[in-house]
Amino acid sequence: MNIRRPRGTEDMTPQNSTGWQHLVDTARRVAGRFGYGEIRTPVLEHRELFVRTVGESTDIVEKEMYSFQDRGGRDLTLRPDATAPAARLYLQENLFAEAQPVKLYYVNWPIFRYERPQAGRLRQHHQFGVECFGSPDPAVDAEIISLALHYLHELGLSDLQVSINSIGCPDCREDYRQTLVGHFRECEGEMCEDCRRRLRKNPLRILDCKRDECQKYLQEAPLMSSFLCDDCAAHFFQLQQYLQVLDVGYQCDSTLVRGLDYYTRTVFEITHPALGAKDVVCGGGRYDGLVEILGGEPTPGVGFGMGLERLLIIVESEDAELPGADQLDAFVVTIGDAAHREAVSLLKSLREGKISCDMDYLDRSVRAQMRYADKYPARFVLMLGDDELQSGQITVRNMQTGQQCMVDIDSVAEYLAEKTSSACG
RNA sequence: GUGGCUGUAGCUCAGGCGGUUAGAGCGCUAGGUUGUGGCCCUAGAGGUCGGGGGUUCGAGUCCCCUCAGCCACCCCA
Repeated sequence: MNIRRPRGTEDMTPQNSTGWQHLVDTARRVAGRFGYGEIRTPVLEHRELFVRTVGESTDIVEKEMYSFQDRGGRDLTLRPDATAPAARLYLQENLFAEAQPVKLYYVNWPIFRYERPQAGRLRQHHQFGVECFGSPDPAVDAEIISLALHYLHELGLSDLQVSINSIGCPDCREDYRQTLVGHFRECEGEMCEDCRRRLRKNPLRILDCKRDECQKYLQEAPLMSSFLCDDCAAHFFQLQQYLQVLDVGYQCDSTLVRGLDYYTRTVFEITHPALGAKDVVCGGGRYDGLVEILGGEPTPGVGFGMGLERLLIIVESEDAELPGADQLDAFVVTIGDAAHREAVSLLKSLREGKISCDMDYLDRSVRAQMRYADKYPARFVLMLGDDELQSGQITVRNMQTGQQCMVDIDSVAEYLAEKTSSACG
């Protein structure tokens, strides 16, 4: 085995695909219940899309993008973020001309970031997310957080922590940023290396530094909440009222800062203890300037992204119920060449009757075929040999009870259709 | 990008201080019943000991490099 999958990527096999399908199906159902419609965009986008929206100086753009030139000399990038492509779609597909607001969701979107893999962090991961364009109403922010929780609860999860914060609009955030830089500049020499770098690059990030040497300066640091302009403060206040109406338990975290440039006002995260250091399963917020950055009219927006691989870690840690492997309705065991030929046509009619079925293709003994059927697992085994070919009646064995009976070959599809539908309830 | 730990069969792992043809359990295949699964019994297949280089009479074992996995930092879902 020479060629292996690239670092930080995962394969999916039939053994774990049913769990994944459950996550995806549930996401579609819940998003639909909230009035969101599904979108899809290419995995490839122009590099410029992310440079302009996510931000030139962010880690994502600076060192985590899979970018290359195609044969026509275009600078393309494997999407490292889903919100920017969604905004691009909103503009390009003229969704601004439809009835507003426009509520969109996506599931199973591959996202690429060139990072060092660790627990819950991959170079290719997959996201479920929603985006609502066109309304500044804090009730939408609340709805989106509530949607995420509905989804997580529907998967049977608990032990989730919702954290929210407001990072203000560009105006009040800039005031705050300058004050913060002024505050930390005095003690810059005492702070850790990372924070000295953050001071130049993204001062708000200093607030969630965990190093002891920085803690005392953090205590004295001014808080964003006292810098919010009247409109932003009112928006944040109303968001919290709506969350209470929706029975969403949350905590305000003034150190919560999202790393992407397009965020305004509301930012939030949902975390779970099973995830280790990378404990965020869902992150999102408001991006009122995003569409305008891409050349559209000023358009408010809110959304979140949820990491499906991380979600699966949580689901497994909580032993939440996942559907088991799909059963096969019928396995046809054949004895002899004539039966083998007859089985091929029997499968055809069973499948036309919506019965899932299979047969032996390795010329195996009856015993080996039975073992194979058992492992599938198959609900029924149909025994087809010389006796059955002569009588026109096939032996039907219920693999759970071990009971057998004879059924006319011509009517076995209907017989199984009835048996298997009642078995599933 | 930085640091720590780990790579032996498909999977989980044994292999004293370097010493002959590298083992177990599970899984897989076949048989035990020439037409009947699960449990049990028997047998078999499957390994360039992650890869490359070095030390040595001799390397799965020691050294270096590299790749990969896990974990943490940075940062993010």
